[in-house]
Amino acid sequence: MAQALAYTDKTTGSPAAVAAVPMRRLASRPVRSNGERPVPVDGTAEAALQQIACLQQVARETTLLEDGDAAEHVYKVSRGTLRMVKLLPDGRRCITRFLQPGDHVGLSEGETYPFAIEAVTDATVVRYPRRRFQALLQSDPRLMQAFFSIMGADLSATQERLLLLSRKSATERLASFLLGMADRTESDAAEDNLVELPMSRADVADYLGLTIETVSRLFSKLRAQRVIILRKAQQIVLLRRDLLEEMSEMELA
Amino acid sequence: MAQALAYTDKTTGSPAAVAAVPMRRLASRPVRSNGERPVPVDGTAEAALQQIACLQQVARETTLLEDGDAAEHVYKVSRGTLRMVKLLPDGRRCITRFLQPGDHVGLSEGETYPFAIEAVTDATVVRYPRRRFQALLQSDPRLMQAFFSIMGADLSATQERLLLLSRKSATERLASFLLGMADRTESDAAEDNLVELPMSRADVADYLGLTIETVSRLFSKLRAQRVIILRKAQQIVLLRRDLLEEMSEMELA
DNA sequence: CGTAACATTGAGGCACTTCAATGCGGGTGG
DNA sequence: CCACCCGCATTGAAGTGCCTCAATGTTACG
Repeated sequence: MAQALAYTDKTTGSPAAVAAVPMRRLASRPVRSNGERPVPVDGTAEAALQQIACLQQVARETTLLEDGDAAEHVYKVSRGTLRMVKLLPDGRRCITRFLQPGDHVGLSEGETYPFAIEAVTDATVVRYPRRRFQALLQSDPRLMQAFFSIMGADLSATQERLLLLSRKSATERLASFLLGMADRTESDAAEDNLVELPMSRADVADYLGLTIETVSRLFSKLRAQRVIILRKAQQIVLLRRDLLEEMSEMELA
Repeated sequence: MAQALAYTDKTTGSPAAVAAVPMRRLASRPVRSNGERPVPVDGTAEAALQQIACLQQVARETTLLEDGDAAEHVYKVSRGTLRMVKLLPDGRRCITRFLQPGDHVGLSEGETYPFAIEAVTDATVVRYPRRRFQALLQSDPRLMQAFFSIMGADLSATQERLLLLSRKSATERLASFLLGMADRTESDAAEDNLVELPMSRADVADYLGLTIETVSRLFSKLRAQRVIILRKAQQIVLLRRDLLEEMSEMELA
């Protein structure tokens, strides 16, 4: 029980897992560095999960896994930001989602991952062997239920993005994005309205289905309208959250 | 076991469920017409599911459930086509997905549905009380696993649509759509290349993030290029599937 | 056969893209 | 410590793909 089953915590306070894989440039395949462990006997599901967990560092702008890789692991982000990327043959890019601490990936896939995962910032992930992970889920309905809910939330969020990409204007998209980032930003400093964007304009553009130039122009426009302050390109102060909400066409329908 | 756990079959051969709700114009809330039933004792999960199932008819262009409704049921489509709809306050519409026989909806939601479900054609759905349904999943890991996989497939399909909506051109979208519909069309007649679209141009447009006029123009363009034949507005013969695949920019990446 | 809903086609406009140049910030080496 | 440089961001000008508005054609149905 404890803190509602370890998978929602944003800080990996006590990483019982070991064998942190050293950071590698362009590291792709996680190394299976921990051998077979005895099945836990203490009984709690969380402990069992930790038994099969393994910490892995992912350096900024390196690849955690590539599109088409065998889906051999489930990951949970514990630090940093990563991006889920899909490509068209000619190079057009779509960032399906950004992954932040507490987020999971690899729960739902079949034989191979249909996307790449790349680190936006230096990041740490908790890695679980997929087979073992699923076996644990099978053995504990509570755990299964918890991840069922996580996947449900992911699905809903993705559907919300369909609406954004299919029907919202560029301005609405950026407003939605900023509000979303603000929500996901824990209020660390007293300054509640400072949003630190870990990603580049290119990433924002590929996340919103726009071009770099359009995103940049929109930031400038919002600044001119006194809706935001661009402290630096990646440090945004939201002056008028109310206006952003109007602009985002939040679904009141 | 039988046929891999009833949830993938496209034809509801033996609807053990009863109490078909009479068709209603603009019927929205499903009526709880069957009282509490005793928990099944025969043991198999499929039978248990059937015990809590209830058939419901949904007339063409009526609403099965509305955005914001309490998420009290899980549904499986057994006949017909439905659409999952999200709206912006000003009326802009997004069709998140089309639901066809075998598809499920309501698995993943929280308290309320964040979308509406409307019937494109006359349809029949199997309805399960959500609480009971989840209890069954909890009690049977095999069943849980099966629906876990279903949700995973839904999620992957939705992510694929993100790519389509964010980065594909109008032509690529329509080509992808036609191929997708062709795949989902069971080869009933010998004519393998006839695709019967159950939905209007407006539905196609809202599914692809385009306007009716653009969709119509694209159909005409494909006809002019001898890629398809428009037997009727909703009966499309695919003459050159190879060209459609080229046009769709199928992810070979 | 008339009508209403849907689909098609055309003309013009605009939001976003593309192409191109300039600005800026952070790191490195002299 | 400063100059240089490289990558990213910004800004401008021109182009275009899709949308909007409008009219006509087609189908289904009474």
